[in-house]
Amino acid sequence: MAHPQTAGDAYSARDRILFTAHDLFYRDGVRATGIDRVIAESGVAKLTFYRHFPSKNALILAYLDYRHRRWMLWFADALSRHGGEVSAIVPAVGEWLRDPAYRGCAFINTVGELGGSLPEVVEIARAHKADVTTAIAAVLPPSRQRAKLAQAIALAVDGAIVRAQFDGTPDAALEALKRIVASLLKN
Amino acid sequence: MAHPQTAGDAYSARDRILFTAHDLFYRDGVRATGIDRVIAESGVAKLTFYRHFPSKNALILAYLDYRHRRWMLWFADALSRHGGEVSAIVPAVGEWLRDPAYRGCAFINTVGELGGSLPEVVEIARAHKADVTTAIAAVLPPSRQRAKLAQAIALAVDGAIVRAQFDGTPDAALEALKRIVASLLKN
DNA sequence: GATGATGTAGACAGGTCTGTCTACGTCAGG
DNA sequence: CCTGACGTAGACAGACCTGTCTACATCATC
Repeated sequence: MAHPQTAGDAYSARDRILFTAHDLFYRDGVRATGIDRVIAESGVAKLTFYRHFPSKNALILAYLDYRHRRWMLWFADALSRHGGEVSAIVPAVGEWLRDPAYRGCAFINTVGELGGSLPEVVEIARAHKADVTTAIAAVLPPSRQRAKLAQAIALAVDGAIVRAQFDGTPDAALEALKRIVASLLKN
Repeated sequence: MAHPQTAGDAYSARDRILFTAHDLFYRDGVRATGIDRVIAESGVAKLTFYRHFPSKNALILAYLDYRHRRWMLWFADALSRHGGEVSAIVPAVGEWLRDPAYRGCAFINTVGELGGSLPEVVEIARAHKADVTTAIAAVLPPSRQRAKLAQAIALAVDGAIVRAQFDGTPDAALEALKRIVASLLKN
């Protein structure tokens, strides 16, 4: 869950803006983070920013798009590292929830912040959750119930995401998630 | 899920402020809603507002406290109206998710908005979720696993809350929730 | 060597936000 | 009748936010 090769140190202005925006938006929220802050921390001029992104809303959408691509890559990798089967789901999620920078799901948080005023956000979030569900389905054993089962597990994962964001530690969330997944697989 | 007796029309200034803040904060988010808006819509003077609430943050905390009390009352009522047993959980939650004013969980949304900058919010949200879990446990059949089971169900309810907020309709969320609850009870 | 794309630095306008302040009204209880 | 609690109306300060603008630098390509 880190930006690509921080050592490379030769990023385009657009990428630096996007990486900085990602970190700030995710950590502090999109509304609490001002454009000026993003500009200052990415070491870019204001005009350069507005040449790449016509408005803050455009940056927010680019942030979510980037977040989605990065998170999906990480998730696929984590699943395969943990065996690529059903049993990989809880450990993979656990890895994320234990990340010190963990602050919940970027899409849940952003929808909560401006779902009402920026409808594209809801659309992107829905697409993200659909892709997560598909990724979960891919590690389930084939059966007629696979799609429904993946939906139920994905929903439980969202529950764990929220609970871990509230509690200081992800332990209770992971235990409950594990219980749900195990129970679903037995039926 | 409505304010107490709207017909009574003789509320204190403090209550009018609180009811208005509740509706605006829940619908539009706490950060997107300005104090001036709350003041204008509750038909109160600015000085009056600041006499009752020393700051916007204080109003936010009062909002969450009020929301918590009202929601718990509603939930207990809904559970008992649906039979007061395990089978009441999904229909009760469904009632809420179908409410036209439904915009997700006030606590999840507010933590997402300012969990970082206002730690009391996280504390209140955690206490709320703990109370919800207790209310769920109260309709479960007694067993050694009751507390753990209630935790798992509460986590799944949070998942359903989030999913219903994303999708236009709560149907998929309720179906998945139902599946999880049924599965947990069989083991 | 001219040109255009891309970059930096930073002033500025116009809006919105929170919180304070002045000035005035109403009314119940002693 | 008077005093203090509580209310209204609205100006104001100071901060912060987005987005535009001027003026200048760098550099690859034709």
